[in-house]
Amino acid sequence: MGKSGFYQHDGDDIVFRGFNKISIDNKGRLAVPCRYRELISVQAENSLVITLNPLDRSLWLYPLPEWEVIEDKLASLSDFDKQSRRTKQMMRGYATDCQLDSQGRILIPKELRDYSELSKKVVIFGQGNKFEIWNEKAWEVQRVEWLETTGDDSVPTPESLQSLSL
Amino acid sequence: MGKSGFYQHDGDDIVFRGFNKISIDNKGRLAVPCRYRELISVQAENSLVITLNPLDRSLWLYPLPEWEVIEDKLASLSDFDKQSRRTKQMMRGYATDCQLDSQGRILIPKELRDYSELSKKVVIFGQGNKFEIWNEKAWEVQRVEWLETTGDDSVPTPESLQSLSL
DNA sequence: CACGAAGTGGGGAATTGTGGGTAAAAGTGG
DNA sequence: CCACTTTTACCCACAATTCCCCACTTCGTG
Repeated sequence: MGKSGFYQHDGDDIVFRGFNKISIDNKGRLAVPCRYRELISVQAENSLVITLNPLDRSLWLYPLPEWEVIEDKLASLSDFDKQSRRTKQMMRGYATDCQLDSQGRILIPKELRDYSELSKKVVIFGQGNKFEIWNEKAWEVQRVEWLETTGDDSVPTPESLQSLSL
Repeated sequence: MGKSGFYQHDGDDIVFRGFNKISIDNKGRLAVPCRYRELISVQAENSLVITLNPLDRSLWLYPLPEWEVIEDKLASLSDFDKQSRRTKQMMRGYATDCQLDSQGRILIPKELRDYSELSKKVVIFGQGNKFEIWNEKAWEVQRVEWLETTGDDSVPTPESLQSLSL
C-alpha cells in the first residue's frame, strides 16, 4: 500500500522508516515529508501527537491511534516507582495534539522545541510506529559516536547485538 | 532459475551473489545490474530498501520482503541499552524505500551517498539476502588489507572462522 | 561486422520543500 | 466585558528535488 512502499500497513500496524533533513521555519512549523502524508491522513485523520523522548533529547511524533496505545501502556505503570512515575508524567504531560495543516505541516510547541533544542535544521526519521525528530547537529554527534563504538572490538557489545545477523 | 546462476530462489529464500563495477550518475542514480532485475521484480514488486551498513562504510540494499525480516529483528532490540537503541535508530531511520525505475535504476538518497562516500565509481556485490554497495576505492583498500591479514598467523582468528571448511 | 542487450547521460515536467503576508483565533490586562 | 498583544492557521509564490522519458555509448555474441 502507498505509492512507493515508504510504509506498510498490515492490519493495524504501521511501520514508518526513512530519513529526511528538513527545516523548521521561524514560526516553528515542521513540514512532514510528503510521502507519509497520505497514510497519516487515512489512518489518523491528520491527527498526530507529539511528545518528548525520555531516552534522548529528541521528540516523538505519533499518529493518534498509535499514541492511544502508548497512553494505555503508560497508564498501567506503577506510581510508586519513581522512574516509572516520571516517565508517565513527562510523556503524558508534554503530549500535544496537532493537526497537519493544508500544506502538511505541524506546529511544534515552543516548550518541546526548547527541550530538544530544535532550531533551523532538524532531521526526522521513521521509527516503526512513530517518527523521531532531532536537532541536526545533535544527531550527527550521536551518529559519529555510534560509528566509532560499533565495530570497535574494544567496546563491549551487548549479547542481543552480537548474535544479530543482518 | 536465473540464466547464469547469479541468484537462487528457494522457497522464500533469496541468495544473491556476484560482483559488478558500475557508476552512479550525477543525479545519484544507480543502475541495478540487469541480471538481478527480474527476480527483484517478481519477488519484491520492484520494491527495495537501502540503508547504511553499520560495520563498514558501505550501503546495504535489500528486496523489501528481506528487509521486513531485518526490521522485525531490529524492533525487538532493547531501548534501554544505548548501543542497541542507536543501532535500531540508525538502521531503521536510514532505511529508505526505493523502486526500480523504468530503466532499472534506483535513486540513492544524498544522505546515504555522503555516508558511504559514493561518487562516480562504485562496486555492488551480492551478499546473500542483500547487496552491498561500496565506493570503489574504499573497496580496493579493504580487499588489499584483507589479503594481507588472512593467512597471517599473528592476527587472531575467531573460533567460528577457524572451524570453517571452505 | 552487425545486432541486441546492458549501462550511461541529460532535458524537462511534476512533485515536494521552504518562506512569508495576512487573516483569524486565543491569551492577557485593565 | 472590551481593547490590545501574541499566537496560530490559511493562502500563495518560489526554489529545489525527484521522476519520467528519450537517446546515446559500450560490450559481448553470433
